[in-house]
Amino acid sequence: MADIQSNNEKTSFTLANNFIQNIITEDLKTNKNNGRVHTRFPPEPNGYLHIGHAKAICLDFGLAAQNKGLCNLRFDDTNPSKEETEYVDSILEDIRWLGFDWEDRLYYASDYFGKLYEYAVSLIKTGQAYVCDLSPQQMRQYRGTLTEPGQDSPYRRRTVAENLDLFERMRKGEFAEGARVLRAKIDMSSGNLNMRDPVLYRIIKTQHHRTSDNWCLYPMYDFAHPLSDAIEGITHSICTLEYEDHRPLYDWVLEAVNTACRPQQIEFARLNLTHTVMSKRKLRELVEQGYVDGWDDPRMPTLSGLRRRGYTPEAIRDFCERIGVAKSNSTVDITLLEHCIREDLNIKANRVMAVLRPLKVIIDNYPDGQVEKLAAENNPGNPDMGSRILPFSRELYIEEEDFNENPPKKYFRLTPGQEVRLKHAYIIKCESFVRDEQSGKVVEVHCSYDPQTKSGQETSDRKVKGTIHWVSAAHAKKAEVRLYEYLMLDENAEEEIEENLN
RNA sequence: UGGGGCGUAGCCAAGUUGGUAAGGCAACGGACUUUGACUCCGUCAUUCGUUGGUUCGAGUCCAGCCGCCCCAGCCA
Repeated sequence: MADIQSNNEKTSFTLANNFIQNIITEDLKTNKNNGRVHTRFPPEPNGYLHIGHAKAICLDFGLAAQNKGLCNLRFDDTNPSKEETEYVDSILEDIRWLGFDWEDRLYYASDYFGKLYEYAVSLIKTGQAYVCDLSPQQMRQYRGTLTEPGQDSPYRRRTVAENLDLFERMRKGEFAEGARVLRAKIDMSSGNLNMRDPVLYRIIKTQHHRTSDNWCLYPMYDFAHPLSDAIEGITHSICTLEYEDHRPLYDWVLEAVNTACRPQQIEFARLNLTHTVMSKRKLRELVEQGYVDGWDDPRMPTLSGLRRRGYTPEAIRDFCERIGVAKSNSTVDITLLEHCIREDLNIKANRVMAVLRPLKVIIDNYPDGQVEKLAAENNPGNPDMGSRILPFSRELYIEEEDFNENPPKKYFRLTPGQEVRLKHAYIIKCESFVRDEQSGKVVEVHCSYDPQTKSGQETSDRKVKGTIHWVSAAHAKKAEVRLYEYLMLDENAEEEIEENLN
């Protein structure tokens, strides 16, 4: 249903019915927001995007697209001590690769620092925010606990004039990092800790990757996010479950500043996958401590890692469509992801033959020195993908495990005295084999072939019990083959990542 | 009696106003097969955390209980 235009390429993406779409459908019906649907994907540039972000991206962009709306890309860059341009570059690349297009709507929360500062000033003027001198430790004590209410800060009753003066001087850099903060004046006894006079602004004297040293005062997520949404005219602000407790604060900020636009925050459950880890913290740990090659190590669940491993954007989008969207914490079986890539590659990948653990096969009745050119279809399921020519000769390599001198029941491959089909070639029969005297290992298998059974010939339709792949010994090219396993051995790898690495 | 959420099959997940449990993955049968793949067919919840209640009728409404997740960063 939804077609997302992306770099002249059509990216089809359809979200199954889910509770967020239901909300949007209802909003459209009641003409809320004048029928407008505008979402945003707000990554913090402090790490690489992973498959969990892909779920969010597909949701944010997909929901917008299938409701004829728009989706912005906005970097949530309010903490210069954690963010870097390397990350914004990789994020841009990964979203594009996934197939989504933000067109001309690329924004940064740092674009709004000026406006945000003015909003903060207006909050001070209306007595809804104050400068607090409590140290972080003191503030923790005043905050109370989960079951006990907090206490008002002694600075809570400062006058508007004093607050205005102090806040201005905070901006000018007159105070040390951590010396003072700007707090919202809400309710120190709220059961929701986020409402116990949350910090709105703090002093950080670090170069920002975009605003350099223009600021030493940075807004907190809880202040910057709702206002950035409002500034951009976002209608549906979709985020993950852990922000549920922040929603009252999100709404409070918009109300306190009295913005014209009132986006609605909607939370969904983030993606968890078996046999891997998904938290940025843990992924960063693996990268920084050298357990993996980098963010794009093929074992990583990052988009760059999946891409290196051979995943296609189509497969990842398909996966995101299939997993659904809900509010219950869940862990998706990684076999679903694997199913998606197999299904996609099955229809578009060319087949070639390669032997991983070679075992020599000599066809004794095949003329020495003769080389035949055999035609092989590139994809048996799709004739349009054409065919290639394979060289066939007297000496071949087959897979070690495709020969067994003492075959178990139901072994369909090469065994002494039995026949097997060489894929795209002839039917051969094992006449004898040679073993290494030292190791006792079979090192050479001697066969005879039936010239009447050349693949594609009319006389080739004899049934044999199995078909195996092969390469011509003289023509085979050496290749590096990479086999990947899961990142983690255990299905659930929450803790003790190191011991659990595959 | 801190606040906020969630509980439908091994894993995800539909289930608008109560009307008699979609779909996918996995698994298991079987057919087909020039790769034991792919494809195709079939099986897989008398039951929706639990106990009561309302009702002709409850996964859907009400009440109680149980279990799990999130929150005490000047992170996002």
